[in-house]
Amino acid sequence: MNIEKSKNKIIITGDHFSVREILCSGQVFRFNSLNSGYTLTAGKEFALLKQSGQKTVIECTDEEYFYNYFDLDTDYSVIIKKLEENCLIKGAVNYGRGIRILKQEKLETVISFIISANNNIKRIQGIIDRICLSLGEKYNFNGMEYYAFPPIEKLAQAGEDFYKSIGAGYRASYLDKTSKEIALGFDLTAIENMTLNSAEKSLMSLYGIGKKVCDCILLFAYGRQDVFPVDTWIEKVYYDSFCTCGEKICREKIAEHFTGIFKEYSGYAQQYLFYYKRNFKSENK
DNA sequence: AGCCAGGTCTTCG
DNA sequence: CGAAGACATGGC
Repeated sequence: MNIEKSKNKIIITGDHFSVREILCSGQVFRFNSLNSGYTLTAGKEFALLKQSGQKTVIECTDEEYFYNYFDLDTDYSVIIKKLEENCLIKGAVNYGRGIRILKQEKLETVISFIISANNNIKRIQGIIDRICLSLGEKYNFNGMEYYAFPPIEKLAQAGEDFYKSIGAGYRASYLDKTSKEIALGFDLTAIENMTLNSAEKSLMSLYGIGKKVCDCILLFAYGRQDVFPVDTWIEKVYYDSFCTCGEKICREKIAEHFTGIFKEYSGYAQQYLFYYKRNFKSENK
């Protein structure tokens, strides 16, 4: 993969970078497709992404920010080679070769994945968009308007009724309580340096964050690849392809099954399997 | 129309 | 403990 970085611009050529696959893999929610490409908002930063074949041009507010955001220092050919030692995942990896796991904002990821619980991706996107539209600061990049993800003070002040009014449903109280707790001093940064167990315990003490949402936050915002979030799609993957005993087991055990196989590459494996199961419909029924 | 969605929390045996 | 039920809303 070749990367050229200049003022407000990154140009990427090579394998293992598909804008569509990255954005549509369920890890990120604030993007829109245009005729010519995609717009993407992360925190208070903005990018316009255009890809044709092996070449991607990113015009953005801050090239260093997005270089890190897309984790461009990581060589995915090494990861893929390692994962393909398990033949059950080869098809999924091949289907989503252009996927990368992003390095997202911590607060934004916490809020987004609380909203994700028992919800569908389209609606998750709508709810987050309305939060940003109502509480986020308006910016402009090359004539394109966008709204930043709101700071914690705004989220904490908004109140449960606000979250209900923008369609969060029963998650409104989760959002209200947890944003208030973070505003009062819950330290999202401190989790970076914790062991996996402590990090999980800490995040799961927040209202609305259970094991699955917690693992998504650790994977997508803290770069922890040793977790394996189990949702309804991954349950299907397990029972369709990896379950040898035929009996039903809890999600915790399913996660243990997969982390036992994929170890420090679990997070990557999970993302390829999720994307494959959710999108490759034709062969799945 | 009715089931389902990147589950979590609470309550009940 | 583990299982079962409640929960808002809209996508398809």
